[in-house]
Amino acid sequence: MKITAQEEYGLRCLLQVAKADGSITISEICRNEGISSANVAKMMSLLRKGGFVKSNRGQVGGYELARKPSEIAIGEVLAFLGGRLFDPGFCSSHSGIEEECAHNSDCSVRSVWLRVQFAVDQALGRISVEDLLRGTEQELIRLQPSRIPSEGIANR
Amino acid sequence: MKITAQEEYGLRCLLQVAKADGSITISEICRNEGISSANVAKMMSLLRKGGFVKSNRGQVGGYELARKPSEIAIGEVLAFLGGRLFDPGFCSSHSGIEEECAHNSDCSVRSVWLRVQFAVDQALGRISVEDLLRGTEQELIRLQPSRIPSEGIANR
DNA sequence: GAGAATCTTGACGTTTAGGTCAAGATTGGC
DNA sequence: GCCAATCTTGACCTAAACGTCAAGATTCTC
Repeated sequence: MKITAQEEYGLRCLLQVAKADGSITISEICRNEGISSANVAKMMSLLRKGGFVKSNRGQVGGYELARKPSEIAIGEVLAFLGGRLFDPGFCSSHSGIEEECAHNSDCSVRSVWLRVQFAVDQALGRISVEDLLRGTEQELIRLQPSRIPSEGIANR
Repeated sequence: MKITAQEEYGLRCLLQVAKADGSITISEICRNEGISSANVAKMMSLLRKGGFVKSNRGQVGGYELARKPSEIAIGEVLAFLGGRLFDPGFCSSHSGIEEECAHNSDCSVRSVWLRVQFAVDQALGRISVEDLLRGTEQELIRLQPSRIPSEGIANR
């Protein structure tokens, strides 16, 4: 399980747009994030196709959010940029050399993925772009619903 | 975020070993799981290097668990097969075209990854191979996992 | 209308994950 | 000792993710 580059850089570019006063250009995002402008361009093109930002061409062009920050869920953005962990086609794309997966009817591994997917959905479900705009990292980590401990596993 | 093939197939192979009465060969796992024998061989080699199974060569060879099923944490297996979602080198490997990530001191995106990592750890931390051996998928999904004796759980 | 600043697109090269293959090493049975 | 069954290893091929590039389209300013 890995976080993809598209998720990381895409989310960072989106936050740059959210932070911007008015609109922001590719080269400004490039400077602020230290990502090559070609790569920023690719991310922005994706984010536009996902309906998260609007673009304007021309000399005073740039990008702005397509919706209010409070109405953009981080979970939705990540699902668009990197797909879901356990998506509907997962089992059929892991059938090995057979037509269908050997465990179609009952699968203990699938139960693991379902639990993980549920946990991730819970963790991301209520966070919006607005939430990430306010507050420092430390404040965000303490944000409801889940607590993130500095070390080990917390018991509630 | 995607579940890697190595995680899926590796876990399935490990469960085959756990299910087996005594030891099991590559070709048996291949038949049971519908995975090519070359690929099973690769997975088993990995699992052996990870210390989860022991191998025996020769005419009556095969694989068996290296530890008791109750002492093998699924989270540990998955971390070995696919790495952690947010590992210690994550930020430095996503610094774009700069030496260091532009957000080293305070990063709202990092807070997202920490939350997700914590949620996954919570969901997996206490499930063992033994848990997956008993029970159907439906039962496992509802499972309140049994505790794994103090190993393989807490990572930073 | 010309030129500058910007976004847009598709093609391309590189790196990593995924999977196969063949040759080798080890062990048990005869 | 020889053969068969098994695991082991490194090389190799393919597919997907990642990143770059160049040419084009659009819009503003003058």
